[in-house]
Amino acid sequence: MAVSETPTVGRPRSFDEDAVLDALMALFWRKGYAQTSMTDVVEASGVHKPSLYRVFGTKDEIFAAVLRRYLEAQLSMLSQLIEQSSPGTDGVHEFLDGFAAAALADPGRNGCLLVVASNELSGTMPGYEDFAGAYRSALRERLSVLLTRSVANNEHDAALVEQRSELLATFLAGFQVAVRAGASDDEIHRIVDSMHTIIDTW
Amino acid sequence: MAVSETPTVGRPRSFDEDAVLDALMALFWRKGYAQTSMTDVVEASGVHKPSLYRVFGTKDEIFAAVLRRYLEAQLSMLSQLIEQSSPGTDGVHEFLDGFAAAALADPGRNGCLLVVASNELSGTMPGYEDFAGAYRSALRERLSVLLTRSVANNEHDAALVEQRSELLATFLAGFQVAVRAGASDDEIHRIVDSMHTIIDTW
DNA sequence: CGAGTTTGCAACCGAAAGGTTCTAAATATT
DNA sequence: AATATTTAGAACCTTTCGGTTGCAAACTCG
Repeated sequence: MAVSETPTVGRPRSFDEDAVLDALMALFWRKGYAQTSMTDVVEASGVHKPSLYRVFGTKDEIFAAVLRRYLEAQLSMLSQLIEQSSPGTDGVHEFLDGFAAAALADPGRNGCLLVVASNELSGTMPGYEDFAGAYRSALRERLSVLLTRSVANNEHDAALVEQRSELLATFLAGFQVAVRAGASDDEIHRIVDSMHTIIDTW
Repeated sequence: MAVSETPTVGRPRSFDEDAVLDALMALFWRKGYAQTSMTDVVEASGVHKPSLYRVFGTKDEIFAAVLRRYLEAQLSMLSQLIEQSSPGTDGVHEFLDGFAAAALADPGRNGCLLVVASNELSGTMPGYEDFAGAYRSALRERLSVLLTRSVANNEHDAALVEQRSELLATFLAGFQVAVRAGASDDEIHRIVDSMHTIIDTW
């Protein structure tokens, strides 16, 4: 197993595992996998190397744990965003704005960690694409829920909802790429606006 | 200067610089920057390390040269795709199919090298975002040309063209992410179809 | 209190990283 | 042919990489 369960005996652990994972999430999010050294990991976490290895495993197991945690957080953010949104097309607009706001709230403008990870590690370390695939599937599924709710009841068209959620999911990935690539606030807002306009007319 | 000009005297160079850059392009495209070692570079190019350093410079200068070359190739592909496309909305569909076909022609399904590079190196090695920014600008500009041509003359709306090219450019980035992340042929076709549908109805 | 167990931490390890040096071979110029 | 210049390529250098070892400190349980 990659992550050891907390024991009931012996010297107590001096760090909180989740807090460490959060710190490492921020680190990997910014620097990616390969450019982050174990020295960086030690510094960012404040935990010494042997403890890290004992509790979390090797570097790539640590990274996998961070990705799992990020995936969880991202999915719950999506759920919350969709729950909060109004019915009808308004809800789609609200969702889009909420998603964009979340991406822009990160001061480093690092985009999406899952996009970063799958982009970096596809074709080098097999297995990580699964995270990206799982996220994409979940995103598309949740968008289907949102879009089904937004479609007027009389013109219910499952195929149309499918296509629109596919388009939105792909657009959002491209949006995260633009954010990470350092697009200006102006450009980012133009990008978001372009999707708002499409949502209005589809 | 990063790349030395070919001298007129002395022992002749035993390798073709462009062929080397092409081989290294394929290499970096698949593995990214950090996960590619100079040993990999030597093997893929068939050129020994000191010669590489003399002719191309350090690892990141080599990478920059590869990115420049990729950017050139990509831009000329875009131009060709747009030149070949029919007038009217048909041309936009043809462009989209041509773009997708180019991405799928790569057997490794590595997506877009500029997306890969900017995603990996933003926040670690400043300067590489410029390549991504230049590409995004050029893509958007060319899409504007294509879309302007596709809009019926009487309903000419510059702001609309702006928005649609912004949307398309963002979508295409997301498309490349999905390709690299290992999306199935089915999913890829659903993604492309979703954009075709939007183009038909916008 | 003492036996057993787990953690913290300094020091260490082999391998691989990016980059350089130095010599012999191959050409243009005179 | 001799000289100047450039390349090819093996060997080498320093630093950093991910990962481990060994021991003292801190706790639970009997």
